[in-house]
Amino acid sequence: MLKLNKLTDYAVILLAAMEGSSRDHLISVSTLSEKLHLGQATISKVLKLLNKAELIHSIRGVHGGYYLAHSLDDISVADLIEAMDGPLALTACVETNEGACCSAAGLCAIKGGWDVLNYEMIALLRSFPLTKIIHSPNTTMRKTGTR
Amino acid sequence: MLKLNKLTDYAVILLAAMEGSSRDHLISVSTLSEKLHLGQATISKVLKLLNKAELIHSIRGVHGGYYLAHSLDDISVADLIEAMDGPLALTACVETNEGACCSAAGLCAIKGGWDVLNYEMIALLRSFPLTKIIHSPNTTMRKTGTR
DNA sequence: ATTAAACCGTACTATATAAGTACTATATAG
DNA sequence: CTATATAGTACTTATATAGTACGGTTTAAT
Repeated sequence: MLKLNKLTDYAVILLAAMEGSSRDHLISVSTLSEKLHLGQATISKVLKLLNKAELIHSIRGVHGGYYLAHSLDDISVADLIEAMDGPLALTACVETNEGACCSAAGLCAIKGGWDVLNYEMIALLRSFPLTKIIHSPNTTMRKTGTR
Repeated sequence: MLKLNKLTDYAVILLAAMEGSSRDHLISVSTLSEKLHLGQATISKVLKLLNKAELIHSIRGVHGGYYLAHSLDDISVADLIEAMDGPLALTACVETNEGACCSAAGLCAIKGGWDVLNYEMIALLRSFPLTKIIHSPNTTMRKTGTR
């Protein structure tokens, strides 16, 4: 619980691997698959979602591929999770916003309370750019040779 | 994703219903079941977990029951989630702390980055007492007759 | 001692979600 | 026209959750 799903995890890795891409420097699924040793089908699935959310763009056809739509500094963890999983909501109540959400008689008045926490969580995730995850101090992407 | 599981949701409702209980004023599963219209087996499951985490205490025997071990003001959302779901960890990497956690070659260096976000999330959840959810301004527990 | 009420622990089943895969369609360069 | 790439959908499998059931233990009252 409160765990990110695996695809979201992959998404970060893929976006990191796409750093430096542009309309003139496309990256294809097969290239990413070779680089990262992940299945092409899985990568496709993730990129399609990222594309739909417009975090990346695609160009079809024989020399097609994907490229980043924004700098990784301009993409927040919230953006990413929403792209992969839909709206952020801690409880079903918060999500549906319906009156009679849980069967516990009358007590669903608690709903309002989750909203506050949910809001603060989202704020935190929105303030967290992907670069902060990818280029974190103790990470430095094997440039240091730690590998 | 990032969604609380249903049992955690129930736990909040149950703890709220247990407010005012003490060693001298025990509440039994059957009482809670009548009050909240939830199955006894389900309630039992939740209370057993809360008991194991020492958020509530139990007294066995014929006039036994449960009572709150702490004021709801002293229990944080983090405490609750940990009681119901185990340690808080956004990714499997953060959780296991193993080197070779994800199969993506070398890139698991990203792990370190999640740690930072994970830490801030936990801090937020720890700073959030249950009372803030249960007695939130727009909640007031049907005392207003909104029902 | 017996009985009944209550918690304890575990295990099982059904369902829902997630992960991974496969297949068909569409677009484009050469 | 063909090869290569993304797009979309659908299917299968695996895992996690939710709910339930059952046998055991503790304690108060008779």
